[in-house]
Amino acid sequence: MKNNVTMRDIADKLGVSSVTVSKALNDKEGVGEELKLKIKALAEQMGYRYNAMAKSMKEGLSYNIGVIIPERFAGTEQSSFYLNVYKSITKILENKGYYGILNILSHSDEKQLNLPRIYNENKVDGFIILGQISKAYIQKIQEIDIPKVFLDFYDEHADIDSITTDNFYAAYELTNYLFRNGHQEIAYVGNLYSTSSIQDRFLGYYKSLLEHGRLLKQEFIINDRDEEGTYIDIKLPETLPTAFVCNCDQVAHNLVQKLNKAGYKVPEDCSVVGFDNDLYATITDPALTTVEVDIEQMATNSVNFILEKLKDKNKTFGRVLVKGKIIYRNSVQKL
Amino acid sequence: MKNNVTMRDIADKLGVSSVTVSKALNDKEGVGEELKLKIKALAEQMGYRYNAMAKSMKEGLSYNIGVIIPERFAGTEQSSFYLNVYKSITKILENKGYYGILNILSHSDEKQLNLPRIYNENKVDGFIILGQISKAYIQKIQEIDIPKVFLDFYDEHADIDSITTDNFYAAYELTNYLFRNGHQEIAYVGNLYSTSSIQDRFLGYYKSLLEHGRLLKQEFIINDRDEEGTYIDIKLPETLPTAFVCNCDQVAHNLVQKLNKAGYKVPEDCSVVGFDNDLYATITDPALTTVEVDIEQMATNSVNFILEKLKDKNKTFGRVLVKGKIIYRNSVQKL
DNA sequence: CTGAAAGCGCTTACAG
DNA sequence: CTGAAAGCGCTTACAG
Repeated sequence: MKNNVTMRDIADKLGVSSVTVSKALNDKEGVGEELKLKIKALAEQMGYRYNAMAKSMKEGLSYNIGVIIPERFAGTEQSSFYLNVYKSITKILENKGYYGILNILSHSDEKQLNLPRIYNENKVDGFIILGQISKAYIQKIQEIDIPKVFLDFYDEHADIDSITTDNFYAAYELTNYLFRNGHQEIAYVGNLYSTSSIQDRFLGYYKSLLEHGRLLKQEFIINDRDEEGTYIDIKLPETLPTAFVCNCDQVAHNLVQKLNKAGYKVPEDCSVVGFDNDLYATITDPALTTVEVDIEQMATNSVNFILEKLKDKNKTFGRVLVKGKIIYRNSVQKL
Repeated sequence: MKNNVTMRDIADKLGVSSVTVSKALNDKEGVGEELKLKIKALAEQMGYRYNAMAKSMKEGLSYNIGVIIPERFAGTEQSSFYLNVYKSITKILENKGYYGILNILSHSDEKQLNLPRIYNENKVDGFIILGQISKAYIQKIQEIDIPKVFLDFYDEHADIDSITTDNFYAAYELTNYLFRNGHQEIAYVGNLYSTSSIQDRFLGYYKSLLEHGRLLKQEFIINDRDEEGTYIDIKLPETLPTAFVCNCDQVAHNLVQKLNKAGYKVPEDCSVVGFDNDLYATITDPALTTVEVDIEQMATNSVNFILEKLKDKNKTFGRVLVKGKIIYRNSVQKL
């Protein structure tokens, strides 16, 4: 790109030094007001574009943040949630003069503990890891020396800063709501060993059970996916509960279809609640009572945290919870 | 980042020059095999990470490609399609040593013709513009001097390279399929002035009508969205056609709901076909016969084109069409 | 207020 | 095979 106009070109035309041009264009002290205006005008006229790379080079800062999403969460249909979060992150970063580079972490790279190339090439100043990664990979990530934040999951053994929805409390409140509506036999749908979110939602559900003096029945913990996270056929328990707490809307949607096929109507025969308030919540018939995740707040926090950590390496935030919001719709029947 | 290890650090430890280290690490000619191995081993041991910025600085190439998505297409729910395309682009770019930086073009920046900051800061070597932008913005984009490719839309007045699904032909084939199934009264749902895709799909539908000796009825062209692209309430024509060709699955989904509410069953009373084969195609009851867009192929083309143009400024590709694939499901009744 | 010098970490082109 | 020099386009710190 030899044909690009640089500060020096402007300087030469005006018979000043490039230092002065730099100061003028950056509105820094040490340039006469008149000269500054002249420089800016000429820059405009010459079609000057700032070269962020040169600054980066000097500072050793790329002004890029890497956003890592494990492949399985950026898959086909389900992808929208994390990609949407990424989109929010990008917008917020841009307002702060940073850019988000998306990195899909492939299954094989995750297994072989290969760090992303954006790290190996010094392309980013920090990482936002969006979506649960393997224990081993968490450890690998922890060893690297640039700021990082976990988003939408955490690891109890790692003291990386994390931002998650308050899954525990939201599921607790949602289950309480079912009790308030007269339900006593309540099942949970989700693989307890899949992600911290699903586990915490389960524990919130369980806390509500405990507080209402109900016993936890094994047959009321219903698996929904295999170890890879692929959805499996949901098995209805022999005796139907009066309500199901599902770990996410998509699974709730599948459950409703399953129930319909088995001849049960929702919510007349059986209530169902979900989590996420995504597309599946509204396309399900009836529309699902669910928990809305505050994507904007989560994205904002993750960006703020990473930028703070960039400024101060020792800054930590710990495990930060973002409140969810229950959305009441028509999938719950008052008994 | 003073604590980063550089090629010079490695060179000093080994008593060689940084030029030699550079050659060794890049597997270039001009280093003894033995020395090369020694250098590589030491680099590994010292935790050396390549600084891509320095190379970029030297070459004037960022190895970043900007992917611009207009805000209205990256909105809330509908977002998944373009974000998914972006995801594919990112993955393909990464395999070629490039990175994709997402840029959501806001309404106001589009109106005020503000070029993205990634352009003004020389952060990217080229642009993939994903989703129709205003005429004025197209012109603005055309004036800039770096390679760009339009993805999923084109402009008849601009000679920028573009990649789109073969909307015209796919809609033509889809409508032919309806005729083959005995339909004669076929309506089209979509705003003809909204995007080139919707318009071309309409024209494909019309071509099929012409070939089957049918007249185009104005009341069978049904609007689905306003100028901003927001969906409006669909008005059913006074006399119902036997089939509807919808410009996208989401609108087809809305239409089916509308028909159901009006007491019509699909496909018994009326057939409906969509376009895109997205989530809405399968959640609609009955599942929609539709056209699958080849995201992977479109993403691959856009990346290949932009990289070719990076190598050779004068290379052009013109308007490239990617074949769609009709997916047959249960929303069409044989008459 | 203005600018000469040095440096960020590489690579290219050339000389030995 | 090996390396000294110059340069990519800025900015910082210092001197005038």
